[in-house]
Amino acid sequence: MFNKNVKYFTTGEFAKICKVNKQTLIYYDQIGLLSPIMKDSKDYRYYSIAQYEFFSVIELLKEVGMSLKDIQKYMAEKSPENFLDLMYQQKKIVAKKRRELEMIESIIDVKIDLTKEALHLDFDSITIEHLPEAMLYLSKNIENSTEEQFTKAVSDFIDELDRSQLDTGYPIGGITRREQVLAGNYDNYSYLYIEQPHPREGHPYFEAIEGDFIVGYHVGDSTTLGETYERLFKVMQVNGFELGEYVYEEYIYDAVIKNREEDYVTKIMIEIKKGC
Amino acid sequence: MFNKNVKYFTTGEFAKICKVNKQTLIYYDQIGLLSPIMKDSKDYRYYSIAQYEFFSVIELLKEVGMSLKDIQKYMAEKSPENFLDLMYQQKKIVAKKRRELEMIESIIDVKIDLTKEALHLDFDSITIEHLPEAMLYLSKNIENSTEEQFTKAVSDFIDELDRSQLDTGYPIGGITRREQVLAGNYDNYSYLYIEQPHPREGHPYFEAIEGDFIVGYHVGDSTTLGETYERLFKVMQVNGFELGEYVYEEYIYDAVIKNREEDYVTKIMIEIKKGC
DNA sequence: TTAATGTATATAGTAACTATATAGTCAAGG
DNA sequence: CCTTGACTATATAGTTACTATATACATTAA
Repeated sequence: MFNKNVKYFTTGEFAKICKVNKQTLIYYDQIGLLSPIMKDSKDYRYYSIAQYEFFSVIELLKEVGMSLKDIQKYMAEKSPENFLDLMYQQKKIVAKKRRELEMIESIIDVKIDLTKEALHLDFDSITIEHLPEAMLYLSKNIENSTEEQFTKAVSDFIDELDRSQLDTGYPIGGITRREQVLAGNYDNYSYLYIEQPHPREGHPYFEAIEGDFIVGYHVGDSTTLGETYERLFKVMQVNGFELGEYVYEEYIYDAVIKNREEDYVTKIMIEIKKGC
Repeated sequence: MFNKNVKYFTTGEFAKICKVNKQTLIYYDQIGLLSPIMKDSKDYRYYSIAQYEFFSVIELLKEVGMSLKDIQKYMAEKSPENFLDLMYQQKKIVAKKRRELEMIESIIDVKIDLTKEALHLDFDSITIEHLPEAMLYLSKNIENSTEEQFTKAVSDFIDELDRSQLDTGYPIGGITRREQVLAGNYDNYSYLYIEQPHPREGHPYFEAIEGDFIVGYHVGDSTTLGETYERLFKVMQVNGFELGEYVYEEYIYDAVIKNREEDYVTKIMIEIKKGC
């Protein structure tokens, strides 16, 4: 279109159409990405409306994440075939980005739900609850692991969350085995876990939990966790419950939400069975 | 979780977990965004696994497009309420970004279709076709407009495409009125247009076209357009057709796909009616 | 004719890394 | 005990894609 040949846009006008800073167009001219169709004797730049189509493709490729250099590389080797190839590539990349954004959207939804829930919690309460079935993605067993093994296991666990898109926005928790809890080793976890509301086929390590729990909250940093455990044990005794197989711990408020470690809140869920 | 207090990660280890450059963590420390939980006497940095949760929120906010400065601002005023507010804001932003990506995906699809189609075209052919109904979004009338008016109209047209998300990936075309064509003023367009495969309610300027057309292609820059028009007129004469109300012109190959102006291809669609 | 607005170039600054140079630290092998 | 290789640190410069600023010249409107 647009052989309204004489009708050119000055840099300012064209910048307005393109919705960019005038300097950006000058920059694009300098690097040779998009030069005006002509310059007059005073070096004033004049752009044709046909160049807008060009500009908008640059914008498109930029939004997909291509660098100006790469865009320039394509522009040097223009052909219908190359353009088609480029579009097929970009289609894949955009689809991936869109899926990533969808993931982020659902993570945000989870964070909103968790935070709203937390705001209504009474951290002094100790309750006995039947927790419904929940799917957990577990790390490798890390009980009694060395510092090195622990580091490796954590690293692998988080790698796998990334690789298989298992980061749901739920907090990463720790599972301690009955024996370690009884021995007061509250920090000798057997597994790390993250809740999977929609577990996917073909992934190992999923484990459903469901059962009766005594649920309490520990306010403060981890050095004083023991005190809260003692309180919980007392309630268990009074009610005639015995310690079940595992204890689950997860942060309700951590460094993301609170500045001071004293304000961190840990949720403790102790599996119980009726004493005989 | 993670009061495996003694188990710290070195900068390198933590960088691996976070999947970033070691220097990035040092940078974050320098700007005070994310500092290691401790430094030893040799200034070696040590990160706790709890800091990963913190890091992953930074990543999330970054991916949504927040600047490190803004993230830092939030981190200075942490609270459940502020976090909730932040998440509600980000939710909106992410949804908008996702919709933008969806737009880009459909634009790419259109570009792929158009390019594939173009590859199969014979640019020497002149055909008589019945074009099915198509919705066009039109610019203001620009016939006989001054340079200034033309500039303004184009600018407004493109603004509206942006604002109302009417950029479908189809080329911007020009419509010339019968009288101007007869007078040889092929570049005195009456309207600009862009095809809207899925026109939306509540937008003015939509106009459906449908009818019989003589379709040909002009290879070369716009200065020689006249020659192609002559060829088309000859075919019309031979077949006893008369010029209809409007002629539609759009680029098949332009600066986006071809380097040299001689290789540009313009599709010309001349509305016809049976001569009486 | 003067002021406001536009154009140009040149240069420096910005964000968020990233790379490089130099130096100190640490653990394993000979 | 010494060396080697892999790590750590800081400091500084480079990168990308702008963005802002300073200065000078041009055009237009009152």
